[in-house]
Parts: sequence; structure tokens; C-alpha cells
Amino acid sequence: MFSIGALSKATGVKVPTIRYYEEIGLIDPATRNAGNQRRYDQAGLERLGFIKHARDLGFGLEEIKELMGLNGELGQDCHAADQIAKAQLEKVRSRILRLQQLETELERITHLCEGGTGGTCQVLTALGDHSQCLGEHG
Amino acid sequence: MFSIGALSKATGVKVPTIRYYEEIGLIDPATRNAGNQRRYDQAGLERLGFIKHARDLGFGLEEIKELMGLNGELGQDCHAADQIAKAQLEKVRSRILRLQQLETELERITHLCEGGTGGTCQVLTALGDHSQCLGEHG
DNA sequence: CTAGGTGCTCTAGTCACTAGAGGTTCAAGA
DNA sequence: TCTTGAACCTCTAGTGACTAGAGCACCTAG
Repeated sequence: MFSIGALSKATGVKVPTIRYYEEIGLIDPATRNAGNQRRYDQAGLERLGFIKHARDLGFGLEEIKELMGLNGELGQDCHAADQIAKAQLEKVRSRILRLQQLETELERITHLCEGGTGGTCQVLTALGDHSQCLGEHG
Repeated sequence: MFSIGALSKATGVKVPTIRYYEEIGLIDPATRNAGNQRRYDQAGLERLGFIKHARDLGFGLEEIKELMGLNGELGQDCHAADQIAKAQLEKVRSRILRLQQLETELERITHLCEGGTGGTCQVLTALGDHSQCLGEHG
């Protein structure tokens, strides 16, 4: 049996975050010892490890709840889990595209300072004026 | 003089967001007409346009406050504005890198379903087990 | 037996909004 | 001039995923 601190060290999830997960019902309420402190077993450790890894992969807590619901049932829900993972992959890809557009614009804007002629700030002007942008980004 | 709704249409910033910006001091309190409704002039429009564009470029409201403070002073602070923009560019680049790592892992995981042999779900297993990952991503 | 590290609950704060309730004002048509 | 309905007002509360702090209780090693 682990204390909450030991569980935190083992999984890399911070102590208040573990309590938060319990509060919102993402993990079951832990059993308590005589002094009202939370105690966790191996199953609790694995469950939290799953959550940590899924969070690191960018899944939201609601998606994780879905994945864990499926996990409890096993079997044919592999397809449903795959759908969630594929949706997540699409989200990640579109975020990358958007950020790459921002990168292009910011590169252009930061290059304006090197060639600045003094007087009004070209960087600030460019930040305020979308019509100067090369592509769409908003 | 524009109403808040007209300003919203002109800039693409939603009405409650404009009021929120006023509340947190990002824009000056608008003048009011006889019936206590906000009225904006051309300067207010440009200021909000600047904010909108900077938000679209991924700047936080605190950074925008800084940029607008500099904008009021002009001149040698071009360098400071450029620093903020360059920092933003770095943030965007590191976010892109992180997301590309996630993309790799998620591609791998979603391919597991196609070759699934039934029984335990390989997708769920992979989601829960970081040691199966090819690279670091957390 | 004591000290300090760990645990407990509860409240409030973060960021950048968004939603809703319940009331007031404005502008256009009859 | 009156009426109607859209737009406006303030205020409170909610979102996601935590984080910070106050003020206690408990646990364990020396």
C-alpha cells in the first residue's frame, strides 16, 4: 500500500492533482487508513499511470474517462478506443498546422527589426496590421 | 462613434470579450452615451484590432499589455517589442516540436488497431504503457 | 517523546473567456 | 406617438486542469 506521496513519486502526478482527480471522479475514492490518509494499491498505481500517459499524449480528462470506461469492458470496444485516438491525432495535426502558420508570420515580423530604419516600430506596426500578413492565421 | 456591437463586427472580437478586456484594464473604459451604453471611436477600433491580431498570433494578454505600453511610447522600444515577438516565436516552435512527437506516438498507436488480433485491446495497452513509446513525449 | 515531514480539508486563484438571468435602452415601423 | 424586438446593461457562475495557501492532524525516525 502506498501513501499519496509515494503514488505521486511513482507516477509523476502531483499530490494535489491526484486529489483533484478523485474529486472529479476520474479515479475511485481511495481507501483510508486509521488516520484518514489515502492508501493506494497496485491497481490504483496502474490506473493513475494510464491517466498520466494519456495526459502526456494530449488527451483531455473527459476523453480519458471514456477510454477508461472502455477499458473496464474490453473486447470489441477496441474500435471505439481507436476512434478516440484517431480523433486526437487529427486534433494534434491541425494544431501543428495552425502553429506553423503562426511561425511563418512571427518569423517575418521579427525580421523587420533587423532592417528597421528608426522612427515608428515596424514590429509593432506588423503586429497590429493583419493585411501585412502573408497567409491566413487567425 | 460605434456601439459595442458595431465594434465587435468590425474587429471580430465578441461583445462579452470586449467588456472583459475593459474589466481587466486591457482597454480603457469606453465613454458612455446618455443611456449608459458604450461608444467607441476610431482609436478604440484600432486598439482592439491590434489586440485581436496579436491574440491570433498567439500572444497572451499580459504580453499584449506590454506591447501596447511600448506602443504608447514608441521609438527605442522597438527592440523590446522585437524581444517579445522573438520569445513568442520560440514558444511556438517548441510547441510545434512537442506536438510532432505526440503525432508520431499517436500514429503508432492508431495503427495497432488495424493489425489487432482480438482479445485485449492493443490501443488501450499502448495508451497506458509509456515503455512502448519510441521517443520521449511527456 | 518530540520534531518535522507528510497528510488532511477548504477556499481562492490562474487564463481567457463563455453562458445565463433579469433588467434597460435604442431604432425602426405602424 | 407608440410599440416591438434587437441590442445593450450588470452581475454571477462556469469552463479545463490544475496550483497555491491557510490552518490543522497524523506519522515516523531518532
